[in-house]
Amino acid sequence: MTIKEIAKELNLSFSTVSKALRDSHEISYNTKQTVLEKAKELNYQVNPFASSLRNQKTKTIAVVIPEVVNDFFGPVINGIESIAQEKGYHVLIYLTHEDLQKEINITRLLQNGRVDGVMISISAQTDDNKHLETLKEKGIPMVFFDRVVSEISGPKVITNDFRSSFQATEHLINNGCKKIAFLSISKNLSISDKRTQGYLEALRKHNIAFDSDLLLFYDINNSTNFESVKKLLGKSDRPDAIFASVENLAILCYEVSKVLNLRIPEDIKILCFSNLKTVNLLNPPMTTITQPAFEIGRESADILFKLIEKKGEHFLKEYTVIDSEMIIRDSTRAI
Amino acid sequence: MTIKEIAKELNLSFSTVSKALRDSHEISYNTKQTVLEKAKELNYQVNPFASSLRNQKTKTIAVVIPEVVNDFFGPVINGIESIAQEKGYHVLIYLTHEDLQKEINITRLLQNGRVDGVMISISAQTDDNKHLETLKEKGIPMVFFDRVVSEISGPKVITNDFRSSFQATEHLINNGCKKIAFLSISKNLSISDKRTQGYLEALRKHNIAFDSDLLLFYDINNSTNFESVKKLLGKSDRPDAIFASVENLAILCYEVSKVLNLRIPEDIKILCFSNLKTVNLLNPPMTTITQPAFEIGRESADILFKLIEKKGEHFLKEYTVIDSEMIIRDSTRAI
DNA sequence: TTTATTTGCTACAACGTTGTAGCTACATTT
DNA sequence: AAATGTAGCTACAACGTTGTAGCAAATAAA
Repeated sequence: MTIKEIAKELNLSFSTVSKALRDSHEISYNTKQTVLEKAKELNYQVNPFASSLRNQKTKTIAVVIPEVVNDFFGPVINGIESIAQEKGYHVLIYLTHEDLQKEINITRLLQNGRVDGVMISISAQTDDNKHLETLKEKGIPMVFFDRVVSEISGPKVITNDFRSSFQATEHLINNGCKKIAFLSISKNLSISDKRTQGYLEALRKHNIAFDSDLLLFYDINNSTNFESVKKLLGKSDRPDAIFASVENLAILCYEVSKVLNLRIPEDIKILCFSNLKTVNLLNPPMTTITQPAFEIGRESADILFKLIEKKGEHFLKEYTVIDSEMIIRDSTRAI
Repeated sequence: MTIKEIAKELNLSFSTVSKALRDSHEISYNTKQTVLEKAKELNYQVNPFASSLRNQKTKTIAVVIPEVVNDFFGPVINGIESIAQEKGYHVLIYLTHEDLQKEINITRLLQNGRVDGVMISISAQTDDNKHLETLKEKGIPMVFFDRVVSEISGPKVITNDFRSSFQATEHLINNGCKKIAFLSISKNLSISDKRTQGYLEALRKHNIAFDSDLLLFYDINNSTNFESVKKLLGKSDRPDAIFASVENLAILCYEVSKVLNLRIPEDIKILCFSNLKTVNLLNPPMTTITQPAFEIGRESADILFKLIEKKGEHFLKEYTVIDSEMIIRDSTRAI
């Protein structure tokens, strides 16, 4: 079903039909009506490729994230999709699986005008930004969210990682913890860095020496993680608290505690950045820092569309910060 | 960066360049080499819209699902994306939010050749298949998964809902339950129907009369759900077991039990279709029927690509069944 | 040597849409 | 009555790619 067929049926030129469909002032009211009716009758839909080819707009955005099996990125996509659907945009999704090479391949795919804009939360492995800079240089509107790259200019939507981390660590200290292990996402990520800084700052404020043995990094391989957590908690001088930066690691801690017969919070306290729905039903309920995932998604999408539509571009600030919230539950109760 | 620019730089016609890039036999080895080098040097990428417009292939598939914040659809997307990435396809994602009207709008968008194929798991509200039939009639390859429409022919990937449901109900009966409530997803869905049938069949086999007061339906509004579950469990003649078809409802049951001070499994047993990662850490750990979400995603994608590439189309069977697995945990322990 | 075939390239049309330029008929101004 | 303006349409080129047809030169067959 093309414009040409409508034109043929109505004995009009296809220019006229095209103009009528986009409500041009050059076309009379009557003609517009007949064209619109015919279009409806024949269930005409614009061919997206012809249209995109012609006017260099795709009405499509790309979302590049590490994972989707995750209580953070799920709601983020939800937020993005809800705005995109409102605005009549399509959403392409790409998963990096925390793999830098995949991320590079994906950014390559996005360079040739396939999308009007890109939203990205980088992989934990990403320690080189060349591919992101290349993409940005192509002039494609980009918004970074959560796992951002501070070296690249442009709007970024994040949560207050430093503050939350500081607050959480202090909460543990106030509840009597002296040996707080920190389970980090990655050595490369900026959020990881900020969270670590918050942790360190709280230790410093309370005159607790930093012990590098208490700093662990997330591995892609989950059984490796299990083993390192098991080793950490099995030591005779094991930590009295775990502050995890990754949901998965906190869950592992619960599992390991069960295996090792450690009581939470008596033997070990656990606190985590997490958006898990069932956090209240865990045994015991876990104290969490909950990130505003849905809002981060909506806000990022909103900013991206402003960039795409070149509206108020100059008003866009570098950082949009949406606060996370610490919710204290039983897993960090003072004994 | 277009073919024309490469052609200009090399003093070749753009037909030659185009052919060289797709390794045509009409072009000499030497010319191919120079073109390929130049293309790499200039970082040439095919314009997807021109290409799609020309040869009616988009290298894109659409995934239409009700939700993404969900431990089932997350892994499904993962499975789909992993195959798509392998095959060089792009994945568009559309969420219906269990809303029929949104589903209709989305299927309309997909009618004009935007994608080479569609994978869909219909919304709980969908009680009319016209829009799906229209889409199918356009000749777009489609694969239904999990929440399928049996009335429409074509490949469907499902799990053995009837069998699992029967098995689960029987497990509850064997552990002493006589008043088993069934929390269903929807009145329309085929999986919902099959699960209900499995439940009823088990009751029949064990000579337990069906009580329609023990049949509840999922509402889009979560507080409505909370109230109905609360009402159900608050009754003096409350059920002695809950068999939930939806993860969210089972979680609600845990929460309500907490509020009403009901002990699980002593006062009430709970069993659910669920892919929750933390199911082991709940208090108590919940007996679940775990669906092979990732595999359903991979298998559906695999079938879709076969359809798209018209390979072995005649071998495709109507139903592909991947078994779910019941894992017995403490929430249904016999007292 | 003449004719047929192959090699390696170019020209061109088409995919469907859309903006610009052009053209006719009629209305308005001087 | 001539000049100017405008409403409403059509023609056409272009977006970038790709398949088909065409064409010259080189090679093989007659």
